[in-house]
Amino acid sequence: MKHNFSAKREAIYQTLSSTRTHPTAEWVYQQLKPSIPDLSLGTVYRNIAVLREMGLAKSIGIFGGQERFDTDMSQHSHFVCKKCHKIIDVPGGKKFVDKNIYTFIENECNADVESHSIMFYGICGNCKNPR
Amino acid sequence: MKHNFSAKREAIYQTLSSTRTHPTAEWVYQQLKPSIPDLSLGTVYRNIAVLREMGLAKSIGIFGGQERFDTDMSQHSHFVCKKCHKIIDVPGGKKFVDKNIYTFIENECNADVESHSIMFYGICGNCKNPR
DNA sequence: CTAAGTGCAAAATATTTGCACGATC
DNA sequence: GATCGTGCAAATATTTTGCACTTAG
Repeated sequence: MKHNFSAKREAIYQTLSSTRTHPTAEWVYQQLKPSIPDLSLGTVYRNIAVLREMGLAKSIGIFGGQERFDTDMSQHSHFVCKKCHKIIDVPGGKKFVDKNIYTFIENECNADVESHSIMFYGICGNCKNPR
Repeated sequence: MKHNFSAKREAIYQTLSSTRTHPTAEWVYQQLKPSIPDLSLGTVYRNIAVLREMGLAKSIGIFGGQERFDTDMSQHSHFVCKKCHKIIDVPGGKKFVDKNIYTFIENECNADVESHSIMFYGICGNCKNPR
């Protein structure tokens, strides 16, 4: 798709959306550094912030001290491994939470509810059976 | 309840569980500092870590750069204000996610699923109507 | 005596930001 | 030439940790 982004923003978006591992800013930087030697980590952070403002990326949360991002903006949930912090997509999620609950919370808390996320926690296959 | 904790650990646990604001370590420290002048922030962090290991507290996540804790270990969800990062308890949550989904994810991902959390995001009443 | 708890300050870490420069339109 | 994008490095901010000392048992 066409974005009319700067070359670096385009590369950052492409790298971010090229994987389902929900990368960190550092990971994106490491991926691109070889092919874009004058890339700086600050630029990666700044562009991810821009992508989020544009609705092209979102933060999944901070795990193991590093923020994880996702460009898959469709409705889905995540499983996070407590040991290695691997994040796996979980299909669905929409069916789990009825939007009526938004109204319930809005009435209870006098707040505007805009979104929700469901996180599952546990131990991933690799960490269960280390080799 | 009786814990046989050190005086400081006891105070930290009491302070943490005295509120439903899901405090930060810094907040707990500020609360206790006047009455326990020789308390140090490191001790607060270390004791919250111990409480978590003991299953008496848990982390809700990092919002606005600071980790938020909760001693209410019962099944419930949270609403987080995107602006001020106020966190409000949302009753229920159990009914939203069928435990069968754990099995589904375990089969799909070859992982052990131990828990889940549901977060709601939006703007709280105060931030909606600033005065 | 031993182990647990702690103050203090330094360290570690991730992220943000100020500034100057270069590119784009 | 005004705005946007960027490298670089310094600054921020939170959390962790090493060390020495104290306390409880």
